Amino acid sequence: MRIGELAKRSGLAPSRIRFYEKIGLLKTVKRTPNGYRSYPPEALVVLDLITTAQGAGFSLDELRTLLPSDLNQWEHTSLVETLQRKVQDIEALQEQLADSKTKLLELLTEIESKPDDMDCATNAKRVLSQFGLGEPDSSGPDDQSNEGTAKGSLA
Amino acid sequence: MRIGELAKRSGLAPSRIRFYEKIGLLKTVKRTPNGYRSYPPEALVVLDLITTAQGAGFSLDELRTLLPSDLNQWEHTSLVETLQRKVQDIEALQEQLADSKTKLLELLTEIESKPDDMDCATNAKRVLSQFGLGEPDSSGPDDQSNEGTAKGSLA
DNA sequence: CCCGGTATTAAAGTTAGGTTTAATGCTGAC
DNA sequence: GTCAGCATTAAACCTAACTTTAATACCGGG
Repeated sequence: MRIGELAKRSGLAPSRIRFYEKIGLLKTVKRTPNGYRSYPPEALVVLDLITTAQGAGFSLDELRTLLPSDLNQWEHTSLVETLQRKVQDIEALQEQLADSKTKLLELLTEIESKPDDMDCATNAKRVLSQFGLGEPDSSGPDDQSNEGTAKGSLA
Repeated sequence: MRIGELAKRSGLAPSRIRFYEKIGLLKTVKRTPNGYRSYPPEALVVLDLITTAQGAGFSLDELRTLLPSDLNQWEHTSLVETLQRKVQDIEALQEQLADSKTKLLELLTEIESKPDDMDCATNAKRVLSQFGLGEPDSSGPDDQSNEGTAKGSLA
């Protein structure tokens, strides 16, 4: 199968398939005498696997170290460990999302419960004073650069 | 307050604070005669608000259109609408995360239930055939480039 | 007067995950 | 033999959210 067909069948752009090959994620690529890429039908499964796993939160980097390039060569234990770690990651994100949601909902009720006779400015102060302050946290040692980096980007 | 102190008190790097100003997110900045930035104590609240909101899934772009630069000038209705939309976004992500987690857990039990007398290759095939295939989906019209773009990056 | 610490700026670099472009080549149908 | 359509490559570009770098300025103490 050439790249055009693989692209159509997998739903991915050819550029994306070439890109995956370039970063070492696809190693099952042969060449025809004229230089065209030639894929076995397996490639379709691999691409599906990649996009599905990506949707489940795996980075391409993780996938590269995870996929043994021969689908029949998985290493049982490390694979299982990785999957379990990923489940834990997901659980952490679920907690974080739940927290965010709670905060937003609190904020909403707080805003909407504004007495009709209160002006916006005062209400704003009331709402803000309830919002921003969780843990004071700022009296610890001074690591100001490397603190908030491991965020899940939710937008 | 100068930028160094604001940085220490907010826990953000000075470069980040300058960056926020550059992209129009911080407008409450005056200058001392020598050119140094000078912040009112309010700035601390704004920065806390920004990082918290960011953690809740707001992009800086959204925040820029949301923050009226004078904290006492919020527009009630549009603010409430935005917050509600964001709650919906979070709920969608929660669903997606739950799905991913279910899939991973299914995959794990599937892998671990491998009969001890089955070789890895066969097991791999058994597992894969259960995994990758959800909806066939590929027979529709040909929009192969712009389909899967609205992902929450969970890694 | 000089030094260390803090400040300023513009511009370039970073990471992830690709897409776009430009120049070029092969292939099959007419 | 020529033209459309699919293929190739390297390199440049893209977004988000910052950081790093380089060159320069100011400020207080000894």
